[in-house]
Amino acid sequence: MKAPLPTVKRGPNYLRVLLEYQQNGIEWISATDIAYRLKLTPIQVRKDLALTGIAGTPKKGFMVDELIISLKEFLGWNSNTDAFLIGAGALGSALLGYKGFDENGLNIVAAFDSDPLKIGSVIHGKKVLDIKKVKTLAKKMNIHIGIITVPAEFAQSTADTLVDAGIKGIWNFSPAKLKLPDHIIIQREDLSSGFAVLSAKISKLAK
Amino acid sequence: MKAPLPTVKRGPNYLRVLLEYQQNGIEWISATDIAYRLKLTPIQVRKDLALTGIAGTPKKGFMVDELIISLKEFLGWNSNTDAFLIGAGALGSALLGYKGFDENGLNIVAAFDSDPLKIGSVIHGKKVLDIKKVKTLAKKMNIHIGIITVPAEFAQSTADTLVDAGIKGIWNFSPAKLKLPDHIIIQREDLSSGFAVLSAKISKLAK
DNA sequence: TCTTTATCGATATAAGTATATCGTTATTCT
DNA sequence: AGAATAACGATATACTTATATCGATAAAGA
Repeated sequence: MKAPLPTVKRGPNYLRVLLEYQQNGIEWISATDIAYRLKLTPIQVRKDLALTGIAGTPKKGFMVDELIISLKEFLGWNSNTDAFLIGAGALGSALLGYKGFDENGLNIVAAFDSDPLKIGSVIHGKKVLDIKKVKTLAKKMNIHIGIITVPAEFAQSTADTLVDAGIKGIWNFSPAKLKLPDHIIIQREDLSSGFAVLSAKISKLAK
Repeated sequence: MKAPLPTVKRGPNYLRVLLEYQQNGIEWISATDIAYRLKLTPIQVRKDLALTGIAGTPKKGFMVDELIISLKEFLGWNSNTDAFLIGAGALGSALLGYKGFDENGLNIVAAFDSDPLKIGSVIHGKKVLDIKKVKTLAKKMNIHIGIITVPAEFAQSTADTLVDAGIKGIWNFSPAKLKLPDHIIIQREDLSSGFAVLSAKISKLAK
């Protein structure tokens, strides 16, 4: 089934609100509540949730527990996905220490770097290994996702290495636009776009 | 003038390609070239560029130098904007060390934290100051943008402090959704959305 | 039990964005 | 000089996404 991209993007936000409700022991949640918390319209929330296959109850809304399961299934986050991170610099370290990934279905197993000074160290409980070992380890551990946090000039060669290692999806935090075979899924995290939107909003440029 | 949000988001990408061409001493660039580099359609590129107010020449395209100026003006990146960063943890440090901001019209002037161990230190050439000084300094230095890289649980109070300090725009790297007065511009950088899109693409869920 | 109410969910409309078509134009080649 | 070409830019179309409308329904209260 194909879902609209914006719906997928909002998925984690719904999940966050739901987990909070669950922690507070609240059993039911309405699309109206969610919408208020996330500054969306109730209609949009209902439409998004409908895509996860769940059905609500008039006057009460949705069962929190049920909805969480449904959403996680929708996002493919029921079982955590293992990933390798390449580039144990400042940004890489930040991601290694980011607590939220767990509940987002992501599990960074290990970090890799080419710098001898970094190899062998441990960052936020994750070992930093020699980049040369990526290929054998990725195949042995059946890793499908690589996270690139190397400087822009090394991004392409790093990506090539990952592809060679049999990686299917790449989460690219470098500003470089990667050229890779079509079957490789790339997701680029674009800091400059974010800032562009902010400055455009400030100068009242953007819709 | 109001521009479509997607156009604004693509702006920095165009700029990156253009700067590369400029560095290589290439004088002209066509929408077709740009589109190829960024995996877009030439039509879309032309439409986006048209919004910057530039005019091209048949058979040759656009003058690189001229287009850069035009684009920077469009994005409001002609003169760099000063900003404060709050939260000198791993992510904050990563941003302080990020080289690309300069050419993206952003200038992080100083960092702030509440941790006495961090206050007084220097990260990537930027001083870490006491968060208590934010208000007076922001007013004195006429700072309008705050970057939040504190843990989620402190995000709201940090944002309140920034608003109190007269900040207009907030770039929020915490997963928290902030509740702030309407006149404050917020841009949230959402890691989990990015990962959601990646995993959706991998499971062939997303359009 | 009957009425009111909050919410869902289906259908319809509108807004926003991307793509296609095509005539025009400056350049290059013959 | 004239023909061919590559690219622009305007207009039109298609696609995607968001919002509005409204009947149906289960719960709560009179």
